[in-house]
Amino acid sequence: MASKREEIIYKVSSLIHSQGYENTKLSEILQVTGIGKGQFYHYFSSKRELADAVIDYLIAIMEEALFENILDQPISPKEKLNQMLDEICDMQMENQAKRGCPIGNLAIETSEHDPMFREKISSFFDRWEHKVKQTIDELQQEGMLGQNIDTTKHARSMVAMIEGAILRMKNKQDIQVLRDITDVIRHEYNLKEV
Amino acid sequence: MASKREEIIYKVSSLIHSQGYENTKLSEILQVTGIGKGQFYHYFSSKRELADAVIDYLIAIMEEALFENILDQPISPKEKLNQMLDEICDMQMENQAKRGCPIGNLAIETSEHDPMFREKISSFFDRWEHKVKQTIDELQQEGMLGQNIDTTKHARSMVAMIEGAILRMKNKQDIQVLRDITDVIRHEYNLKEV
Amino acid sequence: MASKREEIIYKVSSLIHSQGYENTKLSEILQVTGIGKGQFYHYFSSKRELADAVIDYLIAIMEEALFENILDQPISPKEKLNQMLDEICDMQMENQAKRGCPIGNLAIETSEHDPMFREKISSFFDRWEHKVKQTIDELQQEGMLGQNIDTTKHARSMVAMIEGAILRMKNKQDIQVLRDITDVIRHEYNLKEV
Amino acid sequence: MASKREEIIYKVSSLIHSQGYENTKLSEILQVTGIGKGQFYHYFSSKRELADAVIDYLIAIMEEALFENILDQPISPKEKLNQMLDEICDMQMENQAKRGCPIGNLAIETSEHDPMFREKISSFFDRWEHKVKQTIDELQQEGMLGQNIDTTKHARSMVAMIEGAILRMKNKQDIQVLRDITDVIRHEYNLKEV
DNA sequence: GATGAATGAGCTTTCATTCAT
DNA sequence: TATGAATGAAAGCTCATTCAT
Repeated sequence: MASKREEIIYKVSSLIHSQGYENTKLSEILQVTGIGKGQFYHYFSSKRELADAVIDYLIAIMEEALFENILDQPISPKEKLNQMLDEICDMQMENQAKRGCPIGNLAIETSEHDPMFREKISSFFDRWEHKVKQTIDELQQEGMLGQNIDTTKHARSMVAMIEGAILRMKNKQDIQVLRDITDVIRHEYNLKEV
Repeated sequence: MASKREEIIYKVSSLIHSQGYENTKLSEILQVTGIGKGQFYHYFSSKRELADAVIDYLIAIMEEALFENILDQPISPKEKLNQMLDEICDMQMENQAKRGCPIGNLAIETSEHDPMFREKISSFFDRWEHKVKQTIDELQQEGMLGQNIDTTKHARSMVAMIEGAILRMKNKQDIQVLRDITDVIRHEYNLKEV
Repeated sequence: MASKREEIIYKVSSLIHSQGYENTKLSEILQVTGIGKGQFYHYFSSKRELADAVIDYLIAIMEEALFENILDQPISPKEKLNQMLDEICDMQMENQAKRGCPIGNLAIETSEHDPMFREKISSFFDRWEHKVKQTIDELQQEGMLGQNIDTTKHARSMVAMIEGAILRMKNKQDIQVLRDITDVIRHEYNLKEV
Repeated sequence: MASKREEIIYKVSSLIHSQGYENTKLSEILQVTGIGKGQFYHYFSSKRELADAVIDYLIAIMEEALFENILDQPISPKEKLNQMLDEICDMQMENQAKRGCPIGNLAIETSEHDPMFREKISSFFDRWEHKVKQTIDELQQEGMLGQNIDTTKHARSMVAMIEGAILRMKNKQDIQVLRDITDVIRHEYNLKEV
């Protein structure tokens, strides 16, 4: 069983995913966790410190789901990318296509005014792009992609396309947006052929 | 000469672009516009009503820059898309790659909890996607693109890729991200050939 | 009629005199002034800013009572010192010998940890000591005091004796303490002779 | 070796000397003593009870330094007063002239609103004044002082002068203030002659 | 004896909005 | 139109104390 602190982080991560950092008020945190003010400040020195822990947690969740479980697995690059796109669609279906990417949301809310958040998020995206690049490299080595493409740029593009798709899906509250765009990605990188 | 009301909208749109809606406080609005509380509530019944006007304004700006000036112009589809991508890069350079897309930002902040904002933004994206689709159709008609691609999905993908690129660029505070990804778009749609 | 701001300063100066700065809570300030929180922060940006205004006010009160009305008057040095001591006793009688010197109290509360308070108070004491020194000089010139005494040190001693007397009077809650000690001062400087 | 309780009192007395009673927070007490909340409430039923013990301790320290070691010693009255003044200067030098008299500080903070503190402090000053009076009496008997002075009032004045000097010294953060004023005392009571 | 989690009233401050002039 | 004083709920946070183990 998780510690109280972890329980708080877990419960609040959902709030912050849905409402953002600033718009998540301490009163809501207390309500959703069922603790009092004093107890909250026993575990965290400030709302900000909790948010720090939450962003770490959200990133860890994403890295587990996308890196450990998929991109780092000893499977074919085609499978990796297909599974990654499937996983992303599944994640978004879990919250009815309404919440968007927890990390992308925070990227937009905090990047301009909060260096710590910005850097944590940026290095997550760096790692994601790097793993995608490696996978595209593998694809290329297997001859399933043109030899003259810049895989670094393509990896960055694929991640951007996913984040943009999630943004638009959230805005339209329609999972089909994400499905359509991941479909385009699959075509682009020949992920659908037998 | 703009009316006082328009002047307020103009000045506050910059604040909201940078900070979001909730994080823009009335006190900042008064400070940046140089008006008093009484005057503010003379022109707007609430901060919310101002935000409504601001989102309309931000959408109008984008539609002028992208639709009227480019996508609706009687120029070749290749030129349209190239100019559109150039214009987007230029816009982002104006705020040192730090602020992101004013509409994308608000999409993320408000879509889950505010139907009016959500719908205004969604119909802007609908229009954008539609105009891009028409342009891609033209490209297809000119034989510059495969005949079997779903242009609706591709238009949606292109817009998503742009929004995702801007998100990542804002997060990295580096215009190069946007340049790299628009480059990939240009390759994808053969916009660079002579 | 004084402005609202001045009215607040006036009413709160009494609270701070009695309880000190930190121990005067905002809730008491609101209660004693009869205003709401919003209004308070309309007039002052913080409790600290109010305290700044209060210390200025308290010093001004003392300077008017002791400097303008007495030490700066064209009267004999003996009369000046006698009137000054009388005035100090009267002031303390007004609060039943219970509150002490508003400035001395704040000197003790704030000097070690708050440079701005410390300096404001220190320069008040500097001015007081200087005016007393000048008066003792006059006394000396009139031949009513030995010629070989260091009037600077004696002025400082007299002020210290007064502040120490008020401290002890407050602690004993007995005006007689102050009377006894001012009596000793009068003897010391031959202020009682006809 | 001191007991844990005494160790706590000792360590906290320094905090209270520097910050006062109210401004010394329980969290600081725990930090400076290195104990937990449970342990604290094992030794003391409240912060208030600790403060009670601290004031007793501070008074005991002063009485040992001034009474037992000096005023109660079988030495000449002149020596007694000189040593007393020296000791007071030494004490203040130990904290760089910044903290003031621990008992005078608490007298000002607590006398108006806290009878128990007030009385403890007042009876300490009573005893001090009494011992000084006895010493001045001895001085008078030795013919070193005029016969017609009121030694009770003079003892009270001397103590007040010392407390006022320490107040002003703390406010100016300059030990010289205390040196100057004790100098005047030495002159006044002929303590400097060979 | 000892730990630190839990409590909840109270703290200073912020905020959008209303009102009197 | 225009001003800024007034409102009061709500924000994030502090604090001495209690309680379960």
